[in-house]
Amino acid sequence: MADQRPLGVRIEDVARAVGVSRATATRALRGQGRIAAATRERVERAAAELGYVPNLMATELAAGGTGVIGLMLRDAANPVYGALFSALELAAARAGVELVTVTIGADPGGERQVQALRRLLGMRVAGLLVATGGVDSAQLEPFAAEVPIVRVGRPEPSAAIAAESYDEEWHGALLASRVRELGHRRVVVLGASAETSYGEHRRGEALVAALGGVAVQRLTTGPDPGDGVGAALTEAAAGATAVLCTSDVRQLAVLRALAARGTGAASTGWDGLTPGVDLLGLTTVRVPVEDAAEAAVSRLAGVLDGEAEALPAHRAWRGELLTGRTLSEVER
Amino acid sequence: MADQRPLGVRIEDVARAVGVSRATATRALRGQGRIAAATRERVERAAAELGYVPNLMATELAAGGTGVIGLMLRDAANPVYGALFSALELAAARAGVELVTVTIGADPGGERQVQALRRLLGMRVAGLLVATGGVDSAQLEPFAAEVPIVRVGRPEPSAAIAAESYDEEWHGALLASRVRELGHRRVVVLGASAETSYGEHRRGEALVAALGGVAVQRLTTGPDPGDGVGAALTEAAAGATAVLCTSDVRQLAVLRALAARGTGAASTGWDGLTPGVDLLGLTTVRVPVEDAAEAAVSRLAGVLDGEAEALPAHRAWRGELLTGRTLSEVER
DNA sequence: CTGAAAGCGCTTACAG
DNA sequence: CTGAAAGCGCTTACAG
Repeated sequence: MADQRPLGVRIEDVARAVGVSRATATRALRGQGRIAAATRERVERAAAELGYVPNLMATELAAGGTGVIGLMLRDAANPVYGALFSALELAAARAGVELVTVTIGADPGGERQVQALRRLLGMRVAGLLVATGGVDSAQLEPFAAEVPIVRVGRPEPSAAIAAESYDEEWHGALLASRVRELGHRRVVVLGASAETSYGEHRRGEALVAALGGVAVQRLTTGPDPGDGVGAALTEAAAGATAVLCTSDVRQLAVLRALAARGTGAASTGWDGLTPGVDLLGLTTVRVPVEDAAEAAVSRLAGVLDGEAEALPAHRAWRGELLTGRTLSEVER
Repeated sequence: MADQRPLGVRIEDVARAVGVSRATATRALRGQGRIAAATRERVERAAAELGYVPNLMATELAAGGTGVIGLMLRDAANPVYGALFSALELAAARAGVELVTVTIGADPGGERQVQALRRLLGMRVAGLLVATGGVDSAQLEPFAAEVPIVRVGRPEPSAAIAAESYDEEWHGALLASRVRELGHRRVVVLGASAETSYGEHRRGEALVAALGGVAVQRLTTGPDPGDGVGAALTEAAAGATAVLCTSDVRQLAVLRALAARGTGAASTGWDGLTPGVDLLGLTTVRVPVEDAAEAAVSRLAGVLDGEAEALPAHRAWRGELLTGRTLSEVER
């Protein structure tokens, strides 16, 4: 039977119930140090009976640190972050480490980002996973010497901070060659400005760089997926045969507008994580979230286990092209 | 300039740098109690210069509790949980409370669930949001007297625990009347068994109950969205005109199988949270995650602010029917 | 307005 | 194998 106020039970109460000291109760419960089997059993039973839940703040303060890894995440409603979150969680479970997550949604001022960072650092996490662009290198760097930090799923400009991201140059080349192969010679690249989303910006750059021989009209817009769709379609009406988007949600917005206007144009996306991507027939790149997540967690786990790290600071993972009907051959 | 090891800086260091006591430094930094403006400024400056990040474990231990709300979440890769997570995060930001999240993915043994629960309780969170069915009432109840607990997005059998969920009876009726209206007289309801997913099970029940006058073949299966799809289509081939699914991902699996076989059959889903739900033309129910999230957070915030609660323990929110081309009129 | 002291709940050498 | 004591870093009455 659990006590009426289980969270009020202290180790002292457990110890007293058994007639031992706090130190002994601690040893029994943590299974560390020499302890008589009989004593351990009695303590364990008492703890269970009293519904003892150790106060983690006290435990970790006394023990001098957490074994937990902190994760800073961005809006999970976005399938990209949802999938990444999930993959990180899975990787952490496999590696046997616990994850504590703090999310920051849309936050223009950046105020909440800093708050989240301080909360995690304040918890003295053993490692930090940063899966948002909202907090930049300069904010992270001062702590890099203290706690291992890995940026995941996004590029990291600073060499002082490790990163497991995606090989967007490769992905851009994948998409570009498909575009060219299908005969497109004039396209519009629809993406975000560097300030809005550095990740999307870089994708746009990669795409443009890989599109040699194709006339490119570049459109950079705000964060809303619908931004710039009108302008893109105007371009399409003026002769561009495809609208290349730097994220799947942007492509969905394009498809939506296309459907509304009853006009046709080819399009591509970037992510490949939307649940019905196959049914929607999206041509896109499936970004390797699982690889990046696994790599990031095991990198951190390695550091925590005290293994020497001989890894390059930044690694980029390669996904694959998904070919769907949204990008079809150009009619001549 | 930040120190080389900012996380090693204690309030004592800050206090010494300024030449005041720890108590004064605390007051200056927390802005509580009477303090000279000049002193406060000097302390604040020193803290910034030293890169002081308060040790939250010590802070909260000394202060006797957190102001943080804990969230237990299930796999965020599922758009349903991703959307709920995001809505909770938004609601928390609005209410000015911080959220700390612990996720449990697929966990057959339930071991990680318990661990996650203990971690959150061990952190002495001020309130607990439970957005997973993985931890049951019996596990929660012992703590309900100690910390306010709200289950969100899922039904809660125990009256001792508050819940903000969805009015699935209403949703079932919405779908059923649409099904009937379009002339379907023989359908299959494809969902999960009670053990696999209590939520989906309940949806199935609600649907069947609302389908009076329609011949229903009920298929309950495992957790994998693809489970039972084959059997459902066999039913369809045998004369059922629609496959009603208790989640959108299940419906996607049905659509996929249908496309693969080149056969046709109507279908419905349940969630309405998949990003391209409109483009996919899904007929489904858009579940009111935002309402439930908002209600759950403000209920907790209310308790934390010490407001008397005159709310019913369980509330259910109503979403709306999304009509798409996946459910069409029956040809005669 | 400020400081000395006690205490939050737990852990960990150090003796025994 | 077990206990007394010191300490983790911070806060909060209590005096002044």
